[in-house]
Amino acid sequence: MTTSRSPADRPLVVQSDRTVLLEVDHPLYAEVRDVLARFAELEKSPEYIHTYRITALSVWNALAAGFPAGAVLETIDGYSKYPVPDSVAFEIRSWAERYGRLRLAREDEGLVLRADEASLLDELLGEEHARRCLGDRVDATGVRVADLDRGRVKQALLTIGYPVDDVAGYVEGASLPFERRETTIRGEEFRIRPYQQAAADVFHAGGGPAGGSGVVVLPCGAGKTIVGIAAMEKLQTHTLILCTNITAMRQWIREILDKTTLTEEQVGEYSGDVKTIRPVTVSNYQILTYRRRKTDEFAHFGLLCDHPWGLLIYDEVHLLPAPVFRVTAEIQARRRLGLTATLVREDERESDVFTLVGPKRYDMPWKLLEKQGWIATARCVEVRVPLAAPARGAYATSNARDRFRIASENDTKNDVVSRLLREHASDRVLIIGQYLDQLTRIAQRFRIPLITGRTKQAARDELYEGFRSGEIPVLAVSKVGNFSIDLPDANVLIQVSGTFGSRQEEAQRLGRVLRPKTDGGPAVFYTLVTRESKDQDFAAKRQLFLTEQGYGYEIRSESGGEDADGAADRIAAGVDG
DNA sequence: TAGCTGGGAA
DNA sequence: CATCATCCCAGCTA
Repeated sequence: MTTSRSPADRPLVVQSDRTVLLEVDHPLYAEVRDVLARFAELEKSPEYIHTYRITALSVWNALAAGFPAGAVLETIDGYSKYPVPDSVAFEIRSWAERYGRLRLAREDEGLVLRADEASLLDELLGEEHARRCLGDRVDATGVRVADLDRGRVKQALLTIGYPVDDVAGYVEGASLPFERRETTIRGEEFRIRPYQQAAADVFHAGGGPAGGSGVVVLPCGAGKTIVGIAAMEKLQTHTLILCTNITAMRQWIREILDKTTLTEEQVGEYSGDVKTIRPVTVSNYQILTYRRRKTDEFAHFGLLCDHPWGLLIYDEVHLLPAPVFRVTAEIQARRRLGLTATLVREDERESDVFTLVGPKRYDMPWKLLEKQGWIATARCVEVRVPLAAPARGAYATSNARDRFRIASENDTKNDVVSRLLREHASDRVLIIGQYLDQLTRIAQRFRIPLITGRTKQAARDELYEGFRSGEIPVLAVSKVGNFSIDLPDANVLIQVSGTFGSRQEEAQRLGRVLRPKTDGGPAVFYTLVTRESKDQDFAAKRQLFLTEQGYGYEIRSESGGEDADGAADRIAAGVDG
């Protein structure tokens, strides 16, 4: 945690506003980056100095994942050039102390929220927002909580700065005995990876009675499904798994049947197509939030409530929609496991994941998995291009909203695509983008197949198969590429545009090339950006999560001019030399 | 009964 | 800061 370097030689500056500056060129950079990621969030990443922010939530998540406040303080102190401002150390300590001052436990009559001091409870009851969901006071330090308010209480108290240690336990679901297979149905040896087992263990135990709820954060391609299966195996109980789409649902079902002794009669799908409820049921978020009219009740709410589930698994928990939070607030007595690659949301609901699904129990730096060979080595390259001349006039006279689109769809990017395709003629290349017009232009110009949301599943399967076999070396995909987990693996990905500043989308897309390569070669992720434009501003924001994980973006500048055999392309695309 | 299309939601 | 995904369901056709 500490370093023998003299203070002036250290890489951090801790500022009194709780931001932390890290020197990128410093020899200790990688070491410090990996430890900072445990309790701070990367906010800005210009070339030489990265800015992290320590927040209450980031500290509480660190505590829940077994990284104590003392370690936070030692870390920033040990790597800091200057003494850590007293106010910062004080604030971190006081956040950490608050974690655990409130406990929610089951006492003989029901749920009781207990404060470590009567005065704290007085203070809470003075807050209108909190008092509304609290019941009668039982004594100086305890107040009753209705079972149905268990989630709301935790939300309300978190918003006034007090995370609740929920040790009220869970209802035991109906029992479901099964085992993991040593050899899968497909005949492959199935060995759970050490980090997958560790994640399931820590979710299950969770530092004592608090175990049984929380979030596991692992990169795309690291096998989160297996973590879910391992958690199920530990609990041996009826389980409901919620996914974002049908492909993911089918994948869960396949994996469960393949890797456990559970049979088809025990595993059901609950979707628009089929509605079978079985001891293990795989469903999706949208069916839960469906109602006939806006004023109606949720039509499928009963799926959650009327069955003795002992475990709920939230796949892609960062995408959990608001109504599912509301439902989740009411089922706090069931064990809950959230799975995600990026525990970041661009809205303000990170605290809802923390209170309602649970704190982060386990994560693993992407670079560490890379080092251990579980995911492929990847280079990230940001290619900056000037705006195509014909678009400059429109850009100059447009408002901020239109500028983003003009810069995103910049035709100069297509010339870069042309060069990259030639450079990677022997590779498996995916081109991914946000705008259908732009993708259509690219697909036509280079005569490559394009998959969008309107492409039927049968046609997708056919194209995926062609890509998998190598018959189709280059494939263009729209936002479908963000979600479809059946999209075959590539080793080169070219991103031509993206959602305005979505960190999680960038991470998801890099995930497309992270499956380890048979030749052990590195993958490349290109992101094409219009220089000095809205596009570039948003690109910087998009990259924060991956930068936090240690992916450095090489910056490459291209003029957009074409060489000889690109001339025809240029004419076709109407780009001025 | 299956398969397609379009509206609505978030 | 707006597009394009997703899914569900109803209604139509054959």
